[in-house]
Amino acid sequence: MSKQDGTGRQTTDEPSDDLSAGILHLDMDAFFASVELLDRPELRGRPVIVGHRGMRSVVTAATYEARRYGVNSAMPMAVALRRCPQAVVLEPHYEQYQRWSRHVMAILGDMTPLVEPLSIDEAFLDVRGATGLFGPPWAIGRALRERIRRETGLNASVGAAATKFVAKLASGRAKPDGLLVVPERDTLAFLHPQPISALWGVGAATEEKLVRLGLRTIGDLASTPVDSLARAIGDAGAARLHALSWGRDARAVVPEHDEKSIGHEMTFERDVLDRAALERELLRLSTRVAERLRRGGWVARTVAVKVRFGDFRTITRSITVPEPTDVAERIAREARTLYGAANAAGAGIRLIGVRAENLLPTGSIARGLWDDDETWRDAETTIDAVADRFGRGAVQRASLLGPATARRRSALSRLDDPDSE
DNA sequence: TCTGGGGTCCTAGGACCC
DNA sequence: TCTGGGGTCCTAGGACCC
Repeated sequence: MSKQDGTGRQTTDEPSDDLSAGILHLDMDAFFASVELLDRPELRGRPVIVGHRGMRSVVTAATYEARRYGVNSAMPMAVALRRCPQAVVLEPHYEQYQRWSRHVMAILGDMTPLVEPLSIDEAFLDVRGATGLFGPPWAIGRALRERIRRETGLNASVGAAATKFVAKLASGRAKPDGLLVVPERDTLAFLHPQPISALWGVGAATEEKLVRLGLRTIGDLASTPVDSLARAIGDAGAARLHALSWGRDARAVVPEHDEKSIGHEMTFERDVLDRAALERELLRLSTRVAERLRRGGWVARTVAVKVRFGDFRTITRSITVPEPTDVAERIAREARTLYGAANAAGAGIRLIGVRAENLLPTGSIARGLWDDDETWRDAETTIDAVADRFGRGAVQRASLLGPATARRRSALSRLDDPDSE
């Protein structure tokens, strides 16, 4: 393994020229806070927290100087300021973060088309096809770090390994402002001493269950039979964690992901009792959701509402509608109905949210089909009409996208076999 | 200490179908 | 006393990640 510090010096042994570590994970250091410091260089070296000043706000990002006082992301602002009263608190500027993020991602895209953004400030790269041009993974990681630093003034840390999971762990270990290569043959030696909480998908709840089984390190988990794990944390989680603990992670680097849902939510400064105010907020949130649906070319079949009461109890209610939609008023209407049923007693509300799920491409045949309330009154009429207009193949494709009601199925099966009548 | 906002994935039960 | 079984869809909740 080799680590390189911010000056480009090697801090341990020689850099590995091993080609086996072809998956890179690049993570910007304290990204939001670092972007803010670009405009406020006089604050460098001081504890800086990014976040709103509201009574119910949390820390969005913190510089390493602030982290030394025990300040972390997602921590309530009140707690953070108690731990570090001298911290400078800055309002977030998301447009700026987006802008710098696009710049960084473009730099990554110059190295290889196989870039998978994970969030605004991190990405995986598959550089196995780029080594002929740019050298071994460590050289690529160094070049990326240097170019990002030069063009943006921001620090990025890079991990390189044979798999996504190990690469991500390596970048975390390299922070801040470092590069760590884990050749494939060193994977288990790197992995097994680390705590189980380092595993992707192990949070507080899962960690407690695993500790109850007497497991503390990834090595402990690796030597535990999958069945025992499954009894504690479920089949899927057990299989995934066990595979990860042996360095097995077959997930490829995939540049494009379809969105699965689009939502917005709002926490009020004080609990809200006024029904009219809540309905206005539902309409505002629905409007933002609908705008993003249209911009992305989606229609949604499911509308979900999230409600958090004054005591923090949180519920969700959802409804799948026959006609997919990207219309704000339509989404808001479902949201109001769901909310009304969920809070009939009119309890005080801390947070309200609207989410669109079950997204379909707007351009699909489904759109014209399910937006038409008139014909949809009769499923068979609709299907016949679509078959007339677009042919039976179109109906088959549409049937994969739509709600699987008994009537539609029977109508479709009749269509499959015209002689059955 | 008192808990944001954007998401993804998994589980589990009931309805329904074959 | 005996209760089939597998697959899919829908809904609700929870864990997790950044």
